[in-house]
Amino acid sequence: MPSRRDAAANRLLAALPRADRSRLLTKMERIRLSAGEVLYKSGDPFNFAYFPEDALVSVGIVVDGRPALEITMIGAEGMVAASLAAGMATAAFAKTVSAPGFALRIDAKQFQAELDTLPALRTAAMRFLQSMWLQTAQSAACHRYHVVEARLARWLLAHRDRTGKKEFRVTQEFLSRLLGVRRVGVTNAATSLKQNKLVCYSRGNLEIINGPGLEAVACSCYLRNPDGR
Amino acid sequence: MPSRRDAAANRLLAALPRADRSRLLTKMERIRLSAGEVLYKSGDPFNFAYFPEDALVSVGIVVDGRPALEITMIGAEGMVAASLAAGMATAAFAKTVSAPGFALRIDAKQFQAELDTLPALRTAAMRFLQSMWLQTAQSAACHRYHVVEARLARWLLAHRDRTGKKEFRVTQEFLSRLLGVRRVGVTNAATSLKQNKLVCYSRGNLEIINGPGLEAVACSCYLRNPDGR
DNA sequence: TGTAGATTGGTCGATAGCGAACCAACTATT
DNA sequence: AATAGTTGGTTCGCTATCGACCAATCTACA
Repeated sequence: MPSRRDAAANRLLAALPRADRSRLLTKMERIRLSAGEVLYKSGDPFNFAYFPEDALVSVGIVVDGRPALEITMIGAEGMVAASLAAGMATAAFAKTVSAPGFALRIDAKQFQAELDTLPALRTAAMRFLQSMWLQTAQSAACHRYHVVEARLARWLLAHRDRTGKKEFRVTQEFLSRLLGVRRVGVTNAATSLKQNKLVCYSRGNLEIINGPGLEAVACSCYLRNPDGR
Repeated sequence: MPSRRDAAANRLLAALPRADRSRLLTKMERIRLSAGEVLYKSGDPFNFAYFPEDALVSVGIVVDGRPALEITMIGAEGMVAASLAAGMATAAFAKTVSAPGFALRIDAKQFQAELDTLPALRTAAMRFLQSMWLQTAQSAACHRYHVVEARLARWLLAHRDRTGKKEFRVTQEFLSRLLGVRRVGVTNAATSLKQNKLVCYSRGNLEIINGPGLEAVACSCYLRNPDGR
């Protein structure tokens, strides 16, 4: 059972009326999400809704059998399986853990029942759904217009903002899949960032050493991205 | 006042319980939307919700001052300003009429009031919001992976499916903005389609003369696109 | 009828990214 | 200490698209 102190680690839950939150928490359990863990593949039925605390989940779309292209992230500001509020029974996208950490989860059926009883929860879920749409649209434009280096910088900053850590583990291979480019493309972009002393990078250990500098390299999408900051 | 016969031209409205639909129709007016008309710019407050009958609306995102990049379309299967159901007061995206025709519209404040009274309407709006998210994600992947010719073919087919007409007016300039490429890029793609006898194209008048052939050229996104067919 | 504007068509070099390799360096395990 | 697997770096030629031009053609209206 989650302790009272941690009840607000997830900001979507924290914004609910206290009574609603308490009620929900009694039906939730805290679990650890490990990096790379797949919560849902496209088409999977929703069995749980997840509310990340310090974990970060990547939402990706699979096209033409390619690896999942990231369209948005879900951190402590949101929830996984918000589409339940729009009547979806199955996951449309792949949900993969990109930063390990804790999350609260609740059975999907119970969550649906609560949606009917708690208007504030329904509103919050719908707002977050809308927010993911906005971010996905931004991603669409980003994929269309911006070069790999700028997109990589944006991703690193977004990841930092949502996890609160400027140091994390990611391989170039992993990044290349999220960004939808070759691994070599990430290598080149990362090398450039490294040479400009914006990041420190070695064998999966990455550290942002010049945040403002990285922001200057990142595309405008970073600043427009509404959540996680 | 819309006649009874036309009450079901918009499929989102048609799927509502008869009583709800009748109630809504008394508060709506039918208007003609002309090609190129801008219903909303990004940031505009929602003053009306629109339910296209045979008109088609393009939803686009503006980034870096470029022309709006299309992220999804709204035809008779949906509505403009569905985000009102998620508590948004202003338009996040640009909404431009891409095929002229009729639509029903209702004052935004009245619509919001009805959302509270009619659960079926709220559900329908939320489902459609979800649907636009899916389509936007598909667009993101499409913009990332697919070449101009395939994307153009996809757009033409989607336009045909939603308007029910295989002949329409669009300039290359207009298409280039929606697709986020140079006009010359559209010229080349269109010339290729023309040479392969898939379309007939001359100074803004376009006709699809080989639908199946066009589908073969279009990217997989066409078949995955859930609405409008 | 003529002219201005809209629309389409084509050229140029430059660049970002692709796909397929291959090798080097590091890490973990036994 | 040997070895296998992971990760990062480099190279090759090739293609799609870019950006900035200018030219040709059609159309609508003065």
